[in-house]
Amino acid sequence: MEKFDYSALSFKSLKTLKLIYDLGSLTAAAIELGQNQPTISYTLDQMRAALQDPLFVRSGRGVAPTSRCHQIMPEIDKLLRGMSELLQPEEFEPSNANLDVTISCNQYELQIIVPSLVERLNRLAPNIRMAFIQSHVSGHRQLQRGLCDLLLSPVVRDYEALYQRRLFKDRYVCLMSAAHTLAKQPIGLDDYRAAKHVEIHYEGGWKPFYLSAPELQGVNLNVALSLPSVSNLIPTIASTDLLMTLPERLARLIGGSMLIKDPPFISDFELCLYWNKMTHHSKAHQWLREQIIDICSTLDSPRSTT
Amino acid sequence: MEKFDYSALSFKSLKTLKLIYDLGSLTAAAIELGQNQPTISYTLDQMRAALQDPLFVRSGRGVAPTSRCHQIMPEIDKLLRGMSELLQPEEFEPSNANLDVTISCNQYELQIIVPSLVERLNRLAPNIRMAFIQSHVSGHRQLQRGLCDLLLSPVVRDYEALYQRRLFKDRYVCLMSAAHTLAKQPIGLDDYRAAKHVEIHYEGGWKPFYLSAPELQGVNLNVALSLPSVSNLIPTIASTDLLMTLPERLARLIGGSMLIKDPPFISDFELCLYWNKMTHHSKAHQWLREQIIDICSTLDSPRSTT
DNA sequence: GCGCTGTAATCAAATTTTTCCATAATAGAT
DNA sequence: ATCTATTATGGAAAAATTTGATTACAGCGC
Repeated sequence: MEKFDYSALSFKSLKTLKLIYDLGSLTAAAIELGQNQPTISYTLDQMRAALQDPLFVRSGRGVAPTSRCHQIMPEIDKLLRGMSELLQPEEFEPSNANLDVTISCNQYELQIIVPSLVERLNRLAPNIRMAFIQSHVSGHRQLQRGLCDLLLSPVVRDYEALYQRRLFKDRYVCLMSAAHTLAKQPIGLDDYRAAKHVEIHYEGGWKPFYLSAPELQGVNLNVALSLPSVSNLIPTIASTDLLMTLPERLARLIGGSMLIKDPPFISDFELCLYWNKMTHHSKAHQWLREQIIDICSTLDSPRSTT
Repeated sequence: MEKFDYSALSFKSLKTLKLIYDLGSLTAAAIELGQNQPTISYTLDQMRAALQDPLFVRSGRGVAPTSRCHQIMPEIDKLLRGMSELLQPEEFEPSNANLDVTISCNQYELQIIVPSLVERLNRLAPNIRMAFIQSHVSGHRQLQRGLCDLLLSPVVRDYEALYQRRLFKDRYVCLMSAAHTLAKQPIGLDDYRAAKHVEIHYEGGWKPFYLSAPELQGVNLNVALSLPSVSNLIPTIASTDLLMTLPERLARLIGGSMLIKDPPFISDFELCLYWNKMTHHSKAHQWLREQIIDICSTLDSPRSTT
């Protein structure tokens, strides 16, 4: 006797079996299911072959379950309930959603967005585990390849197969010591070119947007200091005449008592949230994306500078 | 959007889904299942409709599961395992078999068989719950109607739709006080007819077999005492000249110091175990029937009498 | 960037499974 | 024993699955 392959059985078979069990009659089950009686017999035959047991025997006006049938009925119930739950539209309750999320971003987003996000998720959805990876220059590739679920990036572009949502605007400003030569005057283009600059060199060779400003084309900035991260920027340049050009929100966040001044060019940019089709339909991820959008919409707008 | 009816889904669909998940490729899944690729696409389409989610999205050479897909895969695993177990041939382990059994019989079987059976089941299969009901004269009817699972009866007959197995033979003997007038001699037919008899009157009007002996045809026994049960028989007749005709095994069991003598006729009978098709295929019931058969085969054969 | 390659999606036809209708067999019930 | 209600069976119709051929798509190498 070869092993029976249960693949062929459908949930309808189980449902039918249970109905026969409950009603004690094939005919009644047929009526209930809006089918006719031979159909029920046919299904029952399949189950009999599958389970190697008559399952029901004629008895009085109808059928009575066999011992085996009694035995398996609770299991069948479980399977039916399991399937029913499986097809429930994904119901998402932040407070007990269990989820792993990987978010790719760089220093800027880690500083500006991530703290609020972590705080909020920790409060509203404590069972969501977050992992942050660095985007470097290939965030969209990471996302396309499923290495992360979300990308926070200042690059606004229509990547193929990615969804996006703009979060907020920012622009570059100049950060310098209050004692800086240029502290008391608007910074002209010549001043800017002549100044001693600090740069952050990102892995992968990414260059900040402001370098693409028309006013800086063909100009080699005088880079007096190159750092791998903004983390120790302020103490490093606080008492120097070095000048750092960086996003305004970041400048305000870490700048302390340093001076923030308009640069001699316009370099607005937008921060964008990207995701892919893998998480697009997920209720949990939809909620998560909304949280990020909400956080960003309520970030303080930076005040204008001198 | 109307509620999806999961009935149509078969376990094959789930199996296919899991295979795509494990292999990350529809084509590979198709090969593994010995089908061709559009078939897998077709099945996936069904699941997509059912679950309202793409489940897999194209990614690199193959497909990657969506968030929802990750989420439901453990459930699908559970369902597949559940179904697989359901189709396992009923494996029966006495020590942890959980079962309800109803056995129909009368006083004789309750005295002769049931104590050993209860002891044995309590020892080997402590989770089998037994209920004993009285057969009266309609034991086979009870069995046919599913009111009991087993019938122990001395009536050997081919009832329709019932299975049977003979257990052991017995015969009727005469039980009397050692001081009885007939104590010192073989009992002749005239002695027997002249004696003062005790009878047990069973509910339903059942008459013991020995009354059908050819030697007693047309004879009205002199019934001096009629009791509803054998339970208080011995103390009642111990010091009288009453004579009780009853099955030998019962006589030996309850007779104490009373005298057992051959009656002036032959009245052998056999005890039989009956069951119906509802329990015929059940491994548990098969085992249970074997236990009863075994117990009966090892009952002491009654020694012959004077 | 542009074709190449491997993979999934789509379509119509072939096949298989399921359902239906009519009818026979069966087991209780009158 | 006959009657009635119910399940089983068989052949035809309907529906579904599977197939083979083809198209569309996404990475990858050049």
